[in-house]
Amino acid sequence: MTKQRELILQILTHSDRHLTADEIFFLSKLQMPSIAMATVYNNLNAMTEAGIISRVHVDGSADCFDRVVEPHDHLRCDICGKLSNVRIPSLTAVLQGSVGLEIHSYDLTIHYTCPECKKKANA
Amino acid sequence: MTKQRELILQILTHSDRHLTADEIFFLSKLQMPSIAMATVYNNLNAMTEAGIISRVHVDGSADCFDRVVEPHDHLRCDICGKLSNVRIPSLTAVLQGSVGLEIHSYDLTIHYTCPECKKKANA
DNA sequence: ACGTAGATTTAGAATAATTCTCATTCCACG
DNA sequence: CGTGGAATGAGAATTATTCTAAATCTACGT
Repeated sequence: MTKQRELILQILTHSDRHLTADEIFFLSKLQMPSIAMATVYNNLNAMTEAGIISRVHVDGSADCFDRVVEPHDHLRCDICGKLSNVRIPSLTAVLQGSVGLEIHSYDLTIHYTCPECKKKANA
Repeated sequence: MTKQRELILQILTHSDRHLTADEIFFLSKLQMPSIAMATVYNNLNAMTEAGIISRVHVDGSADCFDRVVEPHDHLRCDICGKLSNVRIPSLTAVLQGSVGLEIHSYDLTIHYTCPECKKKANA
């Protein structure tokens, strides 16, 4: 566990949002000006591989990284683009049944309008 | 409907696989050597916008495009990377219930091992 | 502590996918 | 015909990410 990796992990842990590699790079640089983009990617990839964090693809912009606590799905607001986590219980079993073959995992992103945007739209 | 768009749509319609922009460009070029990459993207984006085709994100490689017939989900083989379509009926209702808020749509990719790869693995 | 091997970092170049720019061409309509 | 707006073509530009190679750090055995 290098200082760089520790810093990146800390940034992810303390963030309340999903961060892009670029944002993580910027935030790292504040505390460790010598850090390189390649290091950020190296560590993000290594930690993703190790299952400590997860990489989330976001349509129309850069991938985001997220501290993994447990398997979860994503909710994406179609208005403001904000991403949040949600847990849909026992979906694996449902999919398993539908597909018929043994499934390894799945990625699910649900598109909706978040409460804030809905409120604004109604106002 | 320009000749270019017609050609691109035809290529997508007649393909039995999901194609990347690059593959579509290559196939178009065979029949219309003057076609430009930008035209391929312009048309793919316009048709995606219009809902005639859909763009599918594939982890670790370029996006694919797919003629849309009806809403569907994706199965991705973790061994060979092949993508296929699958329909999971009434999933919208299930998700709707779990999330509690009105959902617009969802993207689902299920990871599994396809029958061919499974057979090879067992052999 | 000390040296060393191997992993990690840095900086910047390289690559891949996609978008942008803008001059040119095409097409439909008066 | 001629004209204007939309689409195309060529290539430059941008964005996200990975690669490269030299420098540096780290953990380990002594």
